[in-house]
Amino acid sequence: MTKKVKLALMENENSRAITLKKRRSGLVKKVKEISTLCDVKACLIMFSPKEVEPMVWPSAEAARNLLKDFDALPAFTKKKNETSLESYLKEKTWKVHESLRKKTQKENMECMMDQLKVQLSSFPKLDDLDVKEIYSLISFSKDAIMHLRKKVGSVQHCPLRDPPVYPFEEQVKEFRTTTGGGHENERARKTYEEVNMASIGASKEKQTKNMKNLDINLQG
Amino acid sequence: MTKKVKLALMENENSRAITLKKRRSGLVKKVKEISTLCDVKACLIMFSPKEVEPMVWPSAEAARNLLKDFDALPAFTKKKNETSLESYLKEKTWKVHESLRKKTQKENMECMMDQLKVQLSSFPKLDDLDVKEIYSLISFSKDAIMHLRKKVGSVQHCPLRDPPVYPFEEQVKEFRTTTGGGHENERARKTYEEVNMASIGASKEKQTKNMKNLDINLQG
DNA sequence: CACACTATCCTTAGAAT
DNA sequence: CATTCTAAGGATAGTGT
Repeated sequence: MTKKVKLALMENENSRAITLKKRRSGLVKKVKEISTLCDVKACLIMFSPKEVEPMVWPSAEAARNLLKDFDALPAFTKKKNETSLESYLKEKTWKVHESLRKKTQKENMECMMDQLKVQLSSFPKLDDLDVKEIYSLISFSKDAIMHLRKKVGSVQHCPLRDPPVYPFEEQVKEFRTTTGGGHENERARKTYEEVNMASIGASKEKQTKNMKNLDINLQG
Repeated sequence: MTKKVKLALMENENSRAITLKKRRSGLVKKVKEISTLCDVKACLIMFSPKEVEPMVWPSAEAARNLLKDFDALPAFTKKKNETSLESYLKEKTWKVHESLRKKTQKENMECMMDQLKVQLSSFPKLDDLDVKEIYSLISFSKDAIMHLRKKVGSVQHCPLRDPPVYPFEEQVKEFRTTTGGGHENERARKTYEEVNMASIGASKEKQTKNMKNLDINLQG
């Protein structure tokens, strides 16, 4: 087979586009991996001048935050860690539409929820969804529900046990300690009478690696 | 040799640090490659909370510029003041479908999962999230798990009862009937063996309206 | 156009230095 | 720590469907 690609711009635009797609997915995968494996926050921004598909992983918001953190560092630290390739992107001019629109967290959330629903609407296409993603989703649900508990202000809840541990879980915990101050408590008093959520329990045992049984019980 | 690394936080901090270094260099290498091969502008930001080892490739300024470009793109979805939830969702559904032309379902799903995780990272901001959205999410999880059951091919599961009915639920059902087809595939086995999920069960009774107890149990 | 396949090349965990 | 080594696993260019 013909392998061994030269490290230069691929002349054939067709194969170039294909390579871009393939490698980009591989890159994102690797960024995910290093994030979970090594407990780091990372983001990847990638633009194609052909305007095929610009992307920011995991989100523009995350990228902004990371950049902000970086800017907050002492000058010498930045200098030490910046690459000498400062001019890498400078020479190429980049036309930009100045229609920056700040997205609020809520808007983002709602948008994603909507997309989730759309995904659900075309359910058969979920075949390729990784099991781990489901776990992440469940974990997210759990956290969201815990948050809601505080809003409802109820106190008779069973303790929420951790769902099966997956890389994302750890990362989220990390994020939360750094990002989330303690705003939850102040709003805890708010009552929510629309729903009577009384008990939400989740348990995790030793099977964090070989989760043999994942039992989700919705019962009343 | 000992290979096969779990996709989880590496417990051993020493090897974790080593892995971080190795993989990060490999990552940067790949970003360089894709940049030259495919003529794309890319940047990689990576922070390690523990060590003072922030990294921005190729430079913070490049990252800022790329981010600005991304923000200039048409926004995800605009929130509109809709009187009817139905039309609200339909509108968004249309827009989402428009934006999904190029992406596969899986890619999109993974992207949303990533963003969900990011949202979760700034947890306090979830205050405004509607309770119904949470229920939608739980419902989605349930459906996803049911779907996974089929992939796993197990038959010893308890029947899945419907989660608490909420407006959105009905709507989703509608979506599903209109869109849904139903084809399982062969990739199931691969995924199954990857994570060893043996049993997923859930049950529901008659309390679809007054959900006094919503019990989510993740046990092994 | 999105996938499936696969021979080949690349990355990397672990250990030794 | 930084290097080197090496087997094993992973990524992917080219191709076919």
